Amino acid sequence: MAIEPAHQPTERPYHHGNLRSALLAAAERRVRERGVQDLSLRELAREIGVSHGAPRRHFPDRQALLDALAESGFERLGAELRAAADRAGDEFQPRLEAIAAAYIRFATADPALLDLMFASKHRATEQSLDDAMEGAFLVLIELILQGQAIGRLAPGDPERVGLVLFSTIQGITALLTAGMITPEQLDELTTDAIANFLRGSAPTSSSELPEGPGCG
Amino acid sequence: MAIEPAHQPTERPYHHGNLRSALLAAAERRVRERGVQDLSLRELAREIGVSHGAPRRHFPDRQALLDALAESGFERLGAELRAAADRAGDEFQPRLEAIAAAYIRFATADPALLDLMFASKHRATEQSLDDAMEGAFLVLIELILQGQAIGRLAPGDPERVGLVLFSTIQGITALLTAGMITPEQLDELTTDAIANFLRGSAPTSSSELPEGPGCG
DNA sequence: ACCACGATGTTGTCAAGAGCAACTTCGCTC
DNA sequence: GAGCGAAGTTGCTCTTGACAACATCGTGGT
Repeated sequence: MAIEPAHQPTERPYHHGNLRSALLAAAERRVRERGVQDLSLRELAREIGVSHGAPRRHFPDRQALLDALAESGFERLGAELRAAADRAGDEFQPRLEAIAAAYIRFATADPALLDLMFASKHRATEQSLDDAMEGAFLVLIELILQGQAIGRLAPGDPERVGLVLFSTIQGITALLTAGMITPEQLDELTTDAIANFLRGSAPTSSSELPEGPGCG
Repeated sequence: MAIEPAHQPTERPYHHGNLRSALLAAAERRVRERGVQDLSLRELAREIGVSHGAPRRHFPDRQALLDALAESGFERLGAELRAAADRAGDEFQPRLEAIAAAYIRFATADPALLDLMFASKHRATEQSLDDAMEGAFLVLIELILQGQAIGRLAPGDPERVGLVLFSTIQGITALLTAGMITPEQLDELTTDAIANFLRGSAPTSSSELPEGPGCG
C-alpha cells in the first residue's frame, strides 16, 4: 500500500535522499557554532534523524567528513573572493581591498572552518581538495597579474608575489581567531598590511624608470 | 616493610614526584609526533606509568592540559626568538632575519604545537597564557623599536608595525603546515616577505629627509 | 511482470577515552 | 604520633568511532 505510511504524510522515507549534503550542511553549522572538536558523527546523525551508522555510507570515517568539509569550504571561499572581486569593479586597488576584506569576512564568520581547511591538508592526499584550494588561490594570482600589468606591482613570478600577499592575509586571520587582536585592531591591521604590501611590492623608481627621473 | 617493597629498588614510589612536568613533557612529544587530535590523557598516564585518574589532580580536564601546553609553548617560543636575536648581534636586519628564521624553525619542528598555541586562546581566559604570548611578541616589538631608532623603519606605533610583521610570518607558517608550500618555496617566500616588509615599512624619502636630498 | 543486485540505512557490538567519585597512600605539621 | 591535605588508584557511567550483519529500497535486465 502504497505511497505513504499511515502516520504522517511527510514521515521520513527509509532513504533520506541526499544524506551526504545534509551531513555536510549540518556539520558546517555545528563547526561554526561549536568548533571542530565537538563535532560528532553520531550527533549529526541524530540531528538529521537518521541512525548512527548511516553516515558511514557517505564518509568512511570522521576524517573523511572533515576533508569534505574543508573542500567545500575552499570552494565557497573561492566563490566569495571572486564575487567580491567582481563587485569591486575593474580598478586594481579596490579589487585588492575587496578580496582581502572578503577573505577576512570569511575568516570572521567561520573561524573554525578556516582552521579546519588549513589543517585538513596534512592527511588528505585528495586531489579534489588540492583543486579546490588552487581555485581559491587563483583569484589572488589573477589580481597580481593585473597589478603587474598596470605597473602597480613589480614584475616577477606572480605566484611568489601572491604567496606574500596570501601569507599576510592568512596571518591576520590567524591573529584574529587566536584572539590576539581585537576587532578594532583588525581593520587597522588590514589597512596597514595592504598598504605595506603595496609599497613593498611597488616597482622601484629605477626599475620603473631607469633614468631615475624622480629628481628631474 | 618499610623503606622499599621487595621487588625492585627503583620501584615507582606511590607519588611520582613531578607528574605535572612529566605529563607536559610527554604530551609535547606526543603532540609533535602524532598531533593534538590523538593526544589522550590515559595514554599519557600509561606511558608515564601512572593510573588513568592521576592526571586529573594536575589538569582538571583535557583542555587544561592543552592550555598549559600552549603556555609552555609560548614561553619556549619567546626564549628561542630572543636567543636567536641575541646570537644575531646588534645589527637590525640580521636580527630581523634571525628572528623570522627562528619562528619558522619553531613552526617547522612543532607545527601541531604552534597550531595548538593559536587555537587554545579561544577558550582560555588564563592570564598566564596572555602573559606568555605577550612575552614572545615583545621580542618583535623591541626589534621594531630598534629599526625605527636607526631609521630603517618609518616611525609610528611599534605595535602596529609589529603586527604587520607578525601576521606575515605567522601566515607563512600557516601555509607551510597546511602543505600549501614546499620547503623549497619556504625559504624563497620568507626572503620575499622580509624584503617586502622592509621596503613597505621603510621611511619615505620625504619623511626621512624633508628637503629631499636624495637628488642632491 | 519479476527478480536479482547494489546502494543506502539500521541495529547491535566492541574498544577507548573523558569525566567523576570513593577510597588509599604518602608527607608534613603540630 | 595523630591527623590532615595533597597526590594517586580503582571502578563506574556516558559518549563516541569503527565495524559487521541485517533490512529496505529502487532500478535494470530479462
